[in-house]
Amino acid sequence: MFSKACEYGIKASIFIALNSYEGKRVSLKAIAKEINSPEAFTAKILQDLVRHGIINSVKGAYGGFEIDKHSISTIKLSQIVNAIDGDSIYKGCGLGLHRCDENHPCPVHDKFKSVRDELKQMLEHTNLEELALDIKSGVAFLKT
Amino acid sequence: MFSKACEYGIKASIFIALNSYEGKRVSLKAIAKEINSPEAFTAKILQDLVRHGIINSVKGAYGGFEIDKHSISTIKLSQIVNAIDGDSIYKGCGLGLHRCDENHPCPVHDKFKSVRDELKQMLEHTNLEELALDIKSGVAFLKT
DNA sequence: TTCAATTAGGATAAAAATGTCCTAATTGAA
DNA sequence: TTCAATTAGGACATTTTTATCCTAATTGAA
Repeated sequence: MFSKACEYGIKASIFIALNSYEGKRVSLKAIAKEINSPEAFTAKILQDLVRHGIINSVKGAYGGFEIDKHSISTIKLSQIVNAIDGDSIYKGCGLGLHRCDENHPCPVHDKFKSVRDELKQMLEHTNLEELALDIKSGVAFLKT
Repeated sequence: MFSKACEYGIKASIFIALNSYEGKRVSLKAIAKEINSPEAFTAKILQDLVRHGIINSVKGAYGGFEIDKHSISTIKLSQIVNAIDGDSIYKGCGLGLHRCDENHPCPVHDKFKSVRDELKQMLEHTNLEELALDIKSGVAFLKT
């Protein structure tokens, strides 16, 4: 469904949010370890998220990644997915047609519409806060 | 959502079904042209579908691909997707966790469940016949 | 029987995604 | 001031996906 990069990006964001609530900055190393991802590759993805203004980075000793405590509940999954994978998951045709709309639909256009719309709604209504809280309370996990 | 190979596979199957209804066999060349796909790559995908028993092939002059007229309505999109992309779209964790279930869920497990279930239902309940009929009646298209 | 049309399939190439390595730049603390 | 810790980012390597090329095998018709 999502690219590996996007999966890592989502998990990393959740972990950063979790720590930012406690005023803790986290290093790339700690993130990669926690979400079980390759460090250097994860670094690229984090850079991307920083550029998109979704997370913040602080260079140098005692540096790391963080998210403004007050914006954690306003960051939606859709923003992360968009930053990394783009919007093709919403907008793209299920069969890859260049043009695919109500007036010129691919054979599965209507059938896909509801699936894609539900996915879109879900991503646009799920924020980092709720995901982080599930990790904190131990009802959800970031690895294994 | 799906791989390019899968998109081609679905479109090719629809076109073959459409012709099989009229007792016509279609060549690789005609298929690739109709669905706007690279010929040699499409050939590999068709071979795959033949091996999975979803379509039939006839070698030699006047050969081509066809689908038994009576099975067109029984072939589900899920069979084609499974043959080409496997079942990860159903079974895989949205965040790529090795283990992800009710007792050890990833942070988006529940939220994804409904999306994935709807997709699964859709694929398992959509058959080639209805898709082919939409092309025949001109309400849906295989390219552009 | 010969031949052109056609699928099968191995080998290879190109492109995209994923992953690694190395150096530069920055920063806070000792 | 120096140094270790850290992010930034360019270059490269590997793997996977997508695409191409070539030859073999099959088949029906002339």
